Amino acid sequence: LKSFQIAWRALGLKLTAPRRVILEALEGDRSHPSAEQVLARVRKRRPGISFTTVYATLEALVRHGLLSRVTADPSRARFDTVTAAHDHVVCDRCGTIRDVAAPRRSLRGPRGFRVSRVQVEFHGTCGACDGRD
Amino acid sequence: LKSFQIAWRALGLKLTAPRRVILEALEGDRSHPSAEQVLARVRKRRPGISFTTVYATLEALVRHGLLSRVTADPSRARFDTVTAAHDHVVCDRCGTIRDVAAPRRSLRGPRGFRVSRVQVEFHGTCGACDGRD
DNA sequence: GTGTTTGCAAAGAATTTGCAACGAA
DNA sequence: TTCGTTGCAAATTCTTTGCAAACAC
Repeated sequence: LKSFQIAWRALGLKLTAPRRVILEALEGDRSHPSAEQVLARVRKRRPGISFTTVYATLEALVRHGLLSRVTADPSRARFDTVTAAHDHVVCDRCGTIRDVAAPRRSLRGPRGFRVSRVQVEFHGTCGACDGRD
Repeated sequence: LKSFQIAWRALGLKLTAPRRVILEALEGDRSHPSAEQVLARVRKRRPGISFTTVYATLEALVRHGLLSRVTADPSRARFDTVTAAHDHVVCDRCGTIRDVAAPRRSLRGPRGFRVSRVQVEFHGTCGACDGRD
């Protein structure tokens, strides 16, 4: 969080009260929340915060590389506080996204293409969902 | 296409005129079109076809495993006629999605999770976009 | 002070749904 | 005949935008 705030200032962004709350809500989060989930969490502390602000803040964080946008969920954007390279385990039933370490691997990128990141997703059914139904 | 139609009937689905046109539009397509692009293509042949029908048909194809939904594009669903395992090269500037063979690899799935597919995406900038701007 | 940020309401884009008519099997 | 399919319009859901007031720096 502290490092977030430092990075934040260093990027010339303003550290406002709403943003402070949003940063706190995101800190240490491993659940890959959607914008709506971030909003809900943030409103527990400060009910006045608007959807607009949450969207704008998330977008600013993504734009500056302090947060990443996950596309594994087809129905909404999900956000990931871990920006270092890692893989995702995605339960297509309950939507849970779990991080796993990206093993040392040799995925050769294609020629004539500048690769900025490699995303590996394991899709399937998690243990909890597999038992049910 | 013929095999599509056979699989289609075998699944108890009806082969209607609109669907025939949609199947023809998708056949051999490697461009990972969006629903809207499929609609546009289909309407060149039969202008009367509705958005509803295209959406319903794409969804039915996906549900029965004859087509797959690609999540690499954050703003809309894209569809892939190649259902065999392969990787994607995604240009985040122009949105182009290219298939590449999935090299033999040993990505170990996590324990306690039933993996149905592994999706590898190389995100970055394609040659054409890299020149510009 | 200056330029960002906020928040509301409205707009936009993608997708889904209700429902009556239609048509393949 | 029967039940899946079509198509229209309207509704939903997620996200973005216009704009005036508020605020960090």
